[in-house]
Amino acid sequence: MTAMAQAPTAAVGTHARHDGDTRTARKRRAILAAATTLFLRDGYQATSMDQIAAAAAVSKQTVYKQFADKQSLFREIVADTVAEVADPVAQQVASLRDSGDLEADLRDLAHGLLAQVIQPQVMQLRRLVIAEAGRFPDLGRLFYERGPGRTIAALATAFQHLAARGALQADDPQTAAEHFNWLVMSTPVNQVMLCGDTELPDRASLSHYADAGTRAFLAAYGPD
Amino acid sequence: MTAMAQAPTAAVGTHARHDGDTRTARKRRAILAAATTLFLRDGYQATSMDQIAAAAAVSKQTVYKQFADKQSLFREIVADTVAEVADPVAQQVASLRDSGDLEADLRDLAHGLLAQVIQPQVMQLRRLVIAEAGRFPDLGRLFYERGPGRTIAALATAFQHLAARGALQADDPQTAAEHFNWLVMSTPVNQVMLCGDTELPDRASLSHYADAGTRAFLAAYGPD
Amino acid sequence: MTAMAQAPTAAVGTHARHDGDTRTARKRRAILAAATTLFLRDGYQATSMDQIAAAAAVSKQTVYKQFADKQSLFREIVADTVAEVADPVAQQVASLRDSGDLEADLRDLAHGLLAQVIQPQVMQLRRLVIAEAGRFPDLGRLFYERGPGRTIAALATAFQHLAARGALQADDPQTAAEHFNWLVMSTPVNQVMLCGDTELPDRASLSHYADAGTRAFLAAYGPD
Amino acid sequence: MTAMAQAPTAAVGTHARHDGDTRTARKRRAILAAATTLFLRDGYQATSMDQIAAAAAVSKQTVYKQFADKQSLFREIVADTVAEVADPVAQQVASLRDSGDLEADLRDLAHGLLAQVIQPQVMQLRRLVIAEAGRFPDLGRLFYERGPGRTIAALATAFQHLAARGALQADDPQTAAEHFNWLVMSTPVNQVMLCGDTELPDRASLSHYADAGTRAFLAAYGPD
DNA sequence: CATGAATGAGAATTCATTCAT
DNA sequence: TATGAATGAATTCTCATTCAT
Repeated sequence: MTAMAQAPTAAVGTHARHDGDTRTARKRRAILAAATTLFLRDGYQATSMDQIAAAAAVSKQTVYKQFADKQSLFREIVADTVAEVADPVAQQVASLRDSGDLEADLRDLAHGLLAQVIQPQVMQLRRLVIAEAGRFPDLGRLFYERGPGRTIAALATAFQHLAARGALQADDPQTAAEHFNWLVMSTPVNQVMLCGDTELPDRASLSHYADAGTRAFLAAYGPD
Repeated sequence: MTAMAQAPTAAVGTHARHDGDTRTARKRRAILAAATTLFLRDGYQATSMDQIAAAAAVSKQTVYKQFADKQSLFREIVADTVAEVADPVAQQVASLRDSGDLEADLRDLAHGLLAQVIQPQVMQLRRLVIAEAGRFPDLGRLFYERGPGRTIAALATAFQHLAARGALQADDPQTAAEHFNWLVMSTPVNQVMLCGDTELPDRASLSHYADAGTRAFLAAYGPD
Repeated sequence: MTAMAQAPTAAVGTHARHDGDTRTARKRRAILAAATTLFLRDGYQATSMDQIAAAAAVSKQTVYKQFADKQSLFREIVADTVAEVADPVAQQVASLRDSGDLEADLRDLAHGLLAQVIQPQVMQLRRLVIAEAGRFPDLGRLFYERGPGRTIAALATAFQHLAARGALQADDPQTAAEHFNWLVMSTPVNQVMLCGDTELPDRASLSHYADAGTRAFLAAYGPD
Repeated sequence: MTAMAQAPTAAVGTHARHDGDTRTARKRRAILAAATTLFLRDGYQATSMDQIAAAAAVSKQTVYKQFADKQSLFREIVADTVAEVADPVAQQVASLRDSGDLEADLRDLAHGLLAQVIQPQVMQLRRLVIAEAGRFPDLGRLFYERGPGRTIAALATAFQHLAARGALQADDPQTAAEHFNWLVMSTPVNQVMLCGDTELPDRASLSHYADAGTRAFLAAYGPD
């Protein structure tokens, strides 16, 4: 799933471990994949270890050999998925370049961020983490730090540079970053969170939210 | 518990109902109160009918006499609680008056709204609804419509009037309302949702979010 | 089981709780009886809650309503059984009277004690407690204190009186009591403990052990 | 673990067995050692074949190659351990020599016997055998015969010789032997059996039990 | 021959719901 | 009408034993 580099194991003599892809490792990945799907779809409590084993085409024993218990499996899955979905978002922000047309740049960034965050996978993860924040408080924090927290921090850095250059008026880049982020995201994200995946906002709506958010942001924080 | 004293209700000829406050109605309210507390605290799945009956000091059969099943009880509770917490918020917006100092008025409104929304009860309800949005999609929609939806609609109406008077520049009052709402709320609400009730934002933070949100809103939507 | 006095509940009005013998209490006793039999026969681990519920003709729920978990049930059973079997033994020692023929008195006491201790119920309890001394150290101590410990303490008191009267030579009554107790009991008890209930010593053997133990005790601790 | 280095056994033409100490035999011993530790510590039921295999650093299949099933392994271990701990005890008795000071000789013997029997290993074995006497009656008998039974038989023989020489008054050497054995052992052994390994009697107590037991024995069975 | 996976069952415990008293 | 018991299944987790690689 995560583009895992196949390290060319030097001078493999015999019929040994095929490139580190043991049967065991394959089964482990199957379990993780199945559990990820189920946990994201049905939640922690509504997903049983039996279901996971069945979906992974693996015996329950194998699941318990690989993961001490349901909580461990859940933690690993959430941590993995957070990393998987948060990294591209952070990269998106990092890729912000000053092309001369700040509005166009920010609008593109808004579109890109929103498109990534609104993905069903990300929304489901967000829902899952919120639902289990009571039982797994650390996972909530993890999600926040690696997700919105990181995005906002990266935005703040970018805005600080832009402000230094006079392209933005942002005395408080952290607040400006929060405002940009939520101006663009809040409406569609809250709709999905509360109204379920049945009514995903269409492409046009998303475009509108990104545009309107960018426009309001620049009206508030733009130069002069 | 076993031998529950039948309080001799003073001077009543027959054993009839007083002011519609039958024993039945009282028990029903006790059940609703107990279940509300438990559902909000522990979630839907982690709350058992046994716990509810015990907390309401009522037999399980009585619970099932009043509510067809766990889902019905849950629905009623969420609907009731949504109404209970959403009404004051809507009233807060409706109470927006033009005192001449628009910034002060909006800042007060922002403070008031945020104070109400950030209440633990409201946050727990929000978490609960998000967690169960898969199993009870209608409840999510209900929460959205009666909660943020209504707030934003009321804000839109108010902003339209202000715009008509030239106090605001809001061609699209709906979008302006969304932006005001989320500029003020998003950061603290998301923090609480994800980081749990352990790290509730303090009064100063809330004040800051309300102020900064209002300021950014006026910078974007204020007159000329 | 334990001769429970039926307190004549004063002035029972209606068709109420029949002498405190509720259905609930009856079921509880059925569970305790069934569990006692099974635990004593098969041990703690080899007895399942399902078996207990079935043997008590009761649902598993009822078992768990009455006893928090398997350990609680086990503890209660062991404590009850210890009391039930230890009390008569202690009384036996307390009933030692000086009839003028000390040897006959001690021999009678030895017979009586051995007869009680060698009962299958007592032996099974002893085996059970030894087997689970690792998991339930407090139960081992309980058995010792209420069982052999109490017997020996009572013997020590009796021997002290006899020594004061010159009927015995016992500078150290505690040690004398231990010696009397184990001279009589050790051989048959250890045989049963180790060789199982299949080969219970017959009446003649028991008589021999009691006689020989008494004789040796008097040879060591008798007057002149 | 996975890639276990095959130690190049120095200068061996073929890959044959050295001195009957095959890899197989070594593994077998590792299994026995690990299982002995675990069975003695945790009991039969609480010890799993997985644990045994892991502790022996061997695959489960290897365990099942060497031992038909869990019961066979248990039997072999108990039999081995009985032999191991019983032999020195029997030798101790056999080493009883008449030095002229019978009391000193018997006291030394009592000390030695008690010291061996009270060893944690022996006590744990005894507990294990008692706990499983229901499931493995033959092991109980084995323990009795090779343990206390043999000790007592050896004592009886010795006492018979002493009696023939007038050093003891023992018409019934078997009974005298039982009495000596249990006068010395019973109190500490029962304490350990019931009160667990937490409260092992200290050296002084053991010394006291050996001395007092010997004294009482000689008072009963000594000459004239 | 040895490793990991599979099997198939059984443990303790809990649950929502329904009878019977 | 309200109480405790019953039902019947589900959940997490473990076990002894056996294939397949």
